[in-house]
Amino acid sequence: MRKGEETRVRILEVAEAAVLAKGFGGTSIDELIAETGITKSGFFYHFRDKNELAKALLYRYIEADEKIYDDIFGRARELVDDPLQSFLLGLKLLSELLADLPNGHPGCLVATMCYYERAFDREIQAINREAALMWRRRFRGMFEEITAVHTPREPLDVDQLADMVSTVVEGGIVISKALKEPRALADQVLVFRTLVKLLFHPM
Amino acid sequence: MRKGEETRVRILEVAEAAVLAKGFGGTSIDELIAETGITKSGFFYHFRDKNELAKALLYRYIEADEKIYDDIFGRARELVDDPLQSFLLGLKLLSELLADLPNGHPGCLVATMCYYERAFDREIQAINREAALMWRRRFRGMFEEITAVHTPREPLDVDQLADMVSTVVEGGIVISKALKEPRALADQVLVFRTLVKLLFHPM
DNA sequence: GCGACTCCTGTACCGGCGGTGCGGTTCCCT
DNA sequence: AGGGAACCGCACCGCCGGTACAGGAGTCGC
Repeated sequence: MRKGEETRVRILEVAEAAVLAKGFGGTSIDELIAETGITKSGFFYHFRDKNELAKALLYRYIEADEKIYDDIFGRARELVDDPLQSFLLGLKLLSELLADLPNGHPGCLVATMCYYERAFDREIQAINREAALMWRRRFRGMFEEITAVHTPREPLDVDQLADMVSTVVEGGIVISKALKEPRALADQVLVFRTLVKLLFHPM
Repeated sequence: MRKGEETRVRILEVAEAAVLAKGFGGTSIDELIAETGITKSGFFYHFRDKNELAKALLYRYIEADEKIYDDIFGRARELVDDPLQSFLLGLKLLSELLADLPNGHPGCLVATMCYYERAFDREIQAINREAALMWRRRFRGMFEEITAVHTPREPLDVDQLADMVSTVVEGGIVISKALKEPRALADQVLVFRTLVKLLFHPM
C-alpha cells in the first residue's frame, strides 16, 4: 500500500466512527484532521469536499458489509445442505455476531445517509439505492432456493421477503439505539428467524 | 391559542419537514426563520437553542405518532372482537395509511435523533428511549391479549415481539428511503402481518 | 543528478451558521 | 396607564466548510 493510501484509509476510519456517532452534519473536518494528525490541506488533497468523503465512506462500508454477509451465509451454506436450514443457520450466526459487538451495532451508514437525503448529491442516493438492491438480490436468491424445496404456508413475494431481512436489521439497529439495549438487535434477528422457520414449516 | 403559540407551532412545522429531509445538522436556523417569516431574535425568543428545538420537535412528533396508533388500533378494536384479528386489522389499516402517504413516509424523528446521538444532551436520548418503550408497552399489551386466547406455534418473548412492530416500521422507512420505493414500507408491514398470522394460526 | 510526481504543510482568507447580548417596539390584557 | 408577551434590528463572536496558492520532502524513472 502506498503512503497516500494509508493516510486516506486512516481518515476514513476516523470519519466512519465519528459519522456513525454524531451523524454526517455533526462531524467536522477540523475534528477529523485533529484526530488523524494531518492538516486541512492534507485532507482536501485526498477528498475534494465532504461529499466525496461521504461517497468513499459509503463504498468502504458497503464493501465490508457485503464481505460479512458473504462470510456468514457462505459458511452456513457449507455446513448445511438444505437451503432453508442453511438460511436459518445464517440468521443464527448473524445474530451471534451482532450480539458479540461490544458496544452494540455502531449504526448503518446507508441509514445515516438516508436520513440526510437532500443534503447530498444524486450519486450518493444512487449508491445507497444500489446497496439496498444488493441486499435484496442476495436474500431473494436464498428465498428462491428455499421455495424451490419448501412450500411456504402463505404465499409471499420473494422480493418483499428478501427486503424483510434488511428491514429487520435496519429497524433493529434503530430500536436498539433508541432503547439503549444493544441486545435488542440480535433478538430481533432471532424473532425474524423464528417467523421464517414457521413460514416454511411443513404442515 | 395565544399568538406566541401560533408562531411556535409554525416554526415547529417548518422545522420538522426540514429536519426529516436534511437531517438535524443540515437544517439551519437562518433557513427556518426565512421560511417562517420571523427574525433570528424571534426564533431564540421561542427556543433557547437548537437543542431545545429538537426536544420540542420530538415531543410534538411522538404525541402525533401516539395519536395515530391510538386511532388505528382503537378503531380496529371496535370493529373486531378477537384480539388477534383486531391486531391484524390494525396492521392492515396501518399499511393502508402508509401506502397512501403521497411522497412516502417522511421519516421518523426518533430514528433521526438516534443517528445523531452524541451531538445531543442526555435528555433527548431519554425522550427517545421513552418513545421506544411506549411503543413496546402498547404492542406488548396487544400480544398479551392475543396469547391469552391463542397459542403461538413457537414460544416468543412478548417484549421482543412487540419491539418487532417498531423494528419493521423503522426498518421499513429506511429501506423505503434507500430504495426510493415508497410502497416498500407498506409492503413490509403486510409481510410482517402475514408472519404474525402464521405465528398464531391454529395447528 | 535531474525532473516529475506524490503527498503532504502553512498561511491567509471567505461566507455561512449557531449563538449572545441588548435596546427598542408593538400590541393586548388588566 | 402599566406591564408583560411577542417580537424586530443590529452588532458581534467563534466554528466550520471550502478556496487559493506557495512550498517542501521523499520517491521514482531516466
